[in-house]
Amino acid sequence: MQIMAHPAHSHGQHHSRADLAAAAQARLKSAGEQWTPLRATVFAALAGYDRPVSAYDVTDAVSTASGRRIAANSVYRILDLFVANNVASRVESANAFIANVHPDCPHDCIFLVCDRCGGATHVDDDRITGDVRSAALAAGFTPVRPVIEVRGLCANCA
Amino acid sequence: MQIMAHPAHSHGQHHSRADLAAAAQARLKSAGEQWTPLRATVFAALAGYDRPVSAYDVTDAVSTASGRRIAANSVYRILDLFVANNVASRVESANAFIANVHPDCPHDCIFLVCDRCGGATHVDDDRITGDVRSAALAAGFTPVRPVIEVRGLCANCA
DNA sequence: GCCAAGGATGTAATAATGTAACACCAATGA
DNA sequence: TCATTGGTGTTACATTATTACATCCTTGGC
Repeated sequence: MQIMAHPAHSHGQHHSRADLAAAAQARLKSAGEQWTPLRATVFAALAGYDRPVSAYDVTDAVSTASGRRIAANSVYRILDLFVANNVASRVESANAFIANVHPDCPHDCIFLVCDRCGGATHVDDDRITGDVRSAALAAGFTPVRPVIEVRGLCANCA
Repeated sequence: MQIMAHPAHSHGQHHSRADLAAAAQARLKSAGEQWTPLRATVFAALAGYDRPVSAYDVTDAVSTASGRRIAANSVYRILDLFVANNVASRVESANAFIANVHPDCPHDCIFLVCDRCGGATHVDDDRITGDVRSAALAAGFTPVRPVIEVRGLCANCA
């Protein structure tokens, strides 16, 4: 159970907001993808939130930051790219996106999403995610992408 | 599409389509909710599919079955009621709904959803769902509603 | 029987989320 | 130079979901 038993996980660094973008950039580049100005702006907008946000929220933030109208469609393309490259995650139960705090190493994430404040807590527990993967593989699924989220009320909102 | 290690679980019956509606009706009634003609029609439409379907698919099916136009919002209301009463489940990663094969006993369900054919396999594994619940409770969340799904390719489509 | 209250549904409009098709432009490499 | 590729712009549209309010029907009290 990795709920911050250790200030620094064994599996990677948690980045400050300042260098999280650098880590994301490195991750994309090493995957052969470009780090364009628009992608940087989208990432900065996404990382500027501490909770999952809709693609349209990101679109508005990017439009403001850019000083011109960016179409939702362009933002979706980039968010999808981010998700595919482990630089962001999609929170399915909220139709929302959130920057990945450790783009460096691939993980099946567990998100605890508060129904009141909209905040999300990111949990890494490889035993649980491994069990879910195993159950799917045992049922003949392959490849598998676990979606593990919990809706409820966080400690602050309960 | 049920993967059943045991022909009959310890936790309840799997109903034939014929009496699944009866079980759903009993479940709603015992919760103090009504079983109206429209609700019966919505349930029949939903149970007529063996995979998660969108609220709009259900709306079309219900409209056809009724011989008149039923509005999406009426269907949403009823689907939400079904989900709240364990008679149907929402598959978050597909924005879709599916009838619950055992409305009799409450369960955190795991859905394996095929990206190709759209089919869903329903898995019950109380150890996994219990672990997910525990992780959320340990993080201070309460109450909790686990959302555990796996996207991938089913054995037929792989 | 009449009426009030609550639940269920109808109706209309609209919001929020997501995708498709195609044009344009810039960098790259033969 | 020119063709190709990847990225973005633009427009339009499709899909999913909600809100506000009207109507109707049942139920229970009088």
